Amino acid sequence: MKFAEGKDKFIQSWGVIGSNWGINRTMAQIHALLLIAPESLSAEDVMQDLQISRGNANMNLRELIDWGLVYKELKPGERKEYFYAEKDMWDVVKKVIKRRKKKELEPMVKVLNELDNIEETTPEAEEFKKVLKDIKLFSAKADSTLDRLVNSENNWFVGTFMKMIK
Amino acid sequence: MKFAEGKDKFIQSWGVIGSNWGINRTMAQIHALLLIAPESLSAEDVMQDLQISRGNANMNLRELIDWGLVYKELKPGERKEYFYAEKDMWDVVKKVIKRRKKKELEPMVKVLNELDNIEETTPEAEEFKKVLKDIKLFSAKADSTLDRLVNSENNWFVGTFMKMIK
DNA sequence: TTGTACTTTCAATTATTTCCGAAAGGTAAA
DNA sequence: TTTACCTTTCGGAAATAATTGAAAGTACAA
Repeated sequence: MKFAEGKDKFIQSWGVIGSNWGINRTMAQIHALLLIAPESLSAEDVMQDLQISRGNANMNLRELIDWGLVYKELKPGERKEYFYAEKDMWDVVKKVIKRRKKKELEPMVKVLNELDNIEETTPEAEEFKKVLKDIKLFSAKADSTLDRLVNSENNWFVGTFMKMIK
Repeated sequence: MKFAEGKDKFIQSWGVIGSNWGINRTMAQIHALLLIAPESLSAEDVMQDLQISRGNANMNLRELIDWGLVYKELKPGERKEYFYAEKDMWDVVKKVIKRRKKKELEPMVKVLNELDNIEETTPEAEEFKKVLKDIKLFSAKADSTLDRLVNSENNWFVGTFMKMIK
C-alpha cells in the first residue's frame, strides 16, 4: 500500500472511530493528522489538508489542547502557532480515559449519591433501593479502578495485561 | 427523600448519563424505569410513565431487547407483551461493555489491520508506521483484556478489583 | 372470516449537533 | 499609532439524529 493512500484512509477512519467514541469527527481527524505528522503543523496546514474552515480548525484544535492530546509550539521569528500531538500512546490512552471517566462515570456517581435515604418501604421503594445499591457498588468500583489505571505507569498496563493475555 | 421524587430523578438522570454514553436518551430512560420496576410493564405503561409515543416506546424497547438488557414476557390469557429488565448488574455491565467494544474498538482493530505494508521509507511514512504499530499494540491489548473481563465470572471483577482498591 | 387487541413500520416533523465564513479581537513590528 | 498577520467568536446554514402519529401488519377468538 502506498503511504498517501494509507494516510488518507487512516485519517478518515480515525474520524469515524472518533465519532463512535462520542468525539467530534473533525477533532478526531485533526488528531490523526497530527499524530502521524513528523513535524508540527500550522492551523493553515490543517485547514488545507482536511479541507475545513478556519473556525472549525481553530475550535477543534483548542479542544484537543484542552484534552491534553495536542500542544502548541511557537517557532522563533514566526508569529504563526504550530501544533503537534502527544505521541506517547500510553499517555494518549490515559488522557482519553480520564476524559471519558469524567463525562461518563462521575455524573453517575454524583447522582447516585444524591438519591439516598428513601423513606418508604413499599415494594417499589425497596426494589429501587436495591437497584441503587447495586449500581453504586459497580460504579464506585469502576471509578476507583480507572483512577488506579490512569495513575499507574506504563508498565503496569503493559505488564499486567501482557501476562493476562498470555 | 420521597420515593416518587427519587424515582423521577433517577430516570431523568439515567437518561442524561445514557446520552453521555452515546445511548439514546429515551432508551436509557426506559431501561431505568424497568430496572426499578418490581413487576414487568407493558408498552402502554412505559408510554404513559415516560410520556412518549407508541413508536418511540416500541423502537427503544426492541433495541433494549437486542442489547440483552430487557426481556419479553407473555402473561397467560393476555395478548399484551410485558417487559422486564435484567437485574443482575454484573450481567448488565458485561452486556454494555460487549456492545461498546463492538462499536468502539473492533472497527479500529479492523482498520489498523488493513493499513499494513506501507512501502515507502520517507520520514512521513516511517512516522506513520511507528504510530500505527503503537496503536495496534494498545488496541489489541484493550480488546483482549475486555474479552477476558466480559467472559469472566462475577467474582473476578469484584474480587480482583476489591483487592486492587484495598 | 371477521372483529378485536395489540405490535410494527415509516414518512414527516422536530430537536440537536456540527460546520462555515465573515467579522471582531489581539499582538508585534514598523 | 498604524499596518499586517493571526486567532477567536458567533449567528445562521447544513447535516444528523430522535420522535411522533397514523397507517399497516399480525395473531387470536368467536
